[in-house]
Amino acid sequence: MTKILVAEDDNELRKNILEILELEGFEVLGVSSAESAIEACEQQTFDLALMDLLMTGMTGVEAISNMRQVQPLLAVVIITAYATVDTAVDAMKKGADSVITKPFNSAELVVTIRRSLAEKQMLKSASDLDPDMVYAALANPLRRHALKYLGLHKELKFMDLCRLSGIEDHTKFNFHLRQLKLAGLVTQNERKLYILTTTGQYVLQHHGLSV
Amino acid sequence: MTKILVAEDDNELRKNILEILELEGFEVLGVSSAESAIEACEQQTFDLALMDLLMTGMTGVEAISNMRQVQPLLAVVIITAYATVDTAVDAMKKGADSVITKPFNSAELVVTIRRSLAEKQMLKSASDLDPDMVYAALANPLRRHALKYLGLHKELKFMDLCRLSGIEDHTKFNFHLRQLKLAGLVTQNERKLYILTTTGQYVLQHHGLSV
DNA sequence: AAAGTCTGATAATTATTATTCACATAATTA
DNA sequence: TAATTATGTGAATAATAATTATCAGACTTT
Repeated sequence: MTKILVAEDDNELRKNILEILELEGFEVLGVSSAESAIEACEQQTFDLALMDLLMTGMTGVEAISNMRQVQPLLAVVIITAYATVDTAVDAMKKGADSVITKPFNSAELVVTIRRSLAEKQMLKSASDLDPDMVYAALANPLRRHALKYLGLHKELKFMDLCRLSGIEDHTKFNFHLRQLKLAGLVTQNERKLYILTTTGQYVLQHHGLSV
Repeated sequence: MTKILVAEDDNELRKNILEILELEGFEVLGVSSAESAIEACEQQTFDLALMDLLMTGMTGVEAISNMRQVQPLLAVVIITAYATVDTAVDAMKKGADSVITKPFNSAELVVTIRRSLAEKQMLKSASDLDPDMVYAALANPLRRHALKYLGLHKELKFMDLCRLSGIEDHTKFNFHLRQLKLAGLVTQNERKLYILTTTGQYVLQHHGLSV
């Protein structure tokens, strides 16, 4: 069951939001400050936090890093009444997954939340994997190279990828490719061509350490 | 010298922007479409790309992933006339580092650019390190644990960190801590307490694979 | 059939990790 | 104060895991 934390200091609005989300079938918890939101995250896990930007005390954006420290995969949606492009950009820079402006109707709210959850899901599926294997797979420059070229060319034949990676011995390369497959970063399509998995694409994008 | 790529299909505006940036001491190249921006990135490296959102053909935001594929560390600033919170949020989700709205004055432009460059610099210093060592260091769950706890507690004594990581044998832990030090993720402060390096903090935040 | 492509299995080599020992210093206790 | 215990660090070695090199077989393509 999807759990949502709602931090909003306007009691009326918070009540409204909680009702809407409950009707949608979410499990919800309402708090009235960023500080108590952080506390709540330390007690239990949530899938998403809906945070008002301006509350007495800490802002919703300021709380993000604290909450993420204990729950790295938490999705965060910021609600704000005084939304400008600048505040939105700032919220995103600080780690928000989306920003929604007041006033909003229930449909907007639900759509935004569902979309953020879906986007986070990709990331979650990435971390379902054994992180040991993923990091071990990435620890080798040959494999990072191969991963990069697969990102560039979408699909590649064994030998083409081997040559691109600058390895003359294809059996040696075969070993590394297998490591990538075992780590769940690479797979083969129906035509036996090598492609990145969703996780592979994610890792390539986000772990942007150069090769 | 800092190199900036400007993609803007309004010739007048592009000329203006190029002048402003040249006066600021940047090396600049102007193009009039997202497609030619991608092409330019394949030819030479830039520190930052200033992209108009709406141009004939591809949008500035659509070009981001293409440009990043060849230049992972490229900073991207999106310029847009019809800026709403939604378009800004969308641009950020797709990888923009900042969004600036038309009309803007030269001071705004320069400030935004310099800030984006500075933020990217952190990331660059992280990738100055030997990626092999960083990934190898992260390949071990004990070390990821230690890294996480250092992130939570800021600074820790050897034995405290050892115990937190759940290792009874401190000489064994010593080995792993040394690996983290060698990888440049951890260091000791003047009081000999263990702390994260800037890179360590960066890695902890961005490589959010769970422990 | 010949040449190239693709894959897996195995031993040899190398790197990583665990264990053990040694030693220095700080903090406690007798 | 001297002895004792906990802390902190380094290094040598043994155990384990990862990588490479080599071989062998199957499958395509020409």
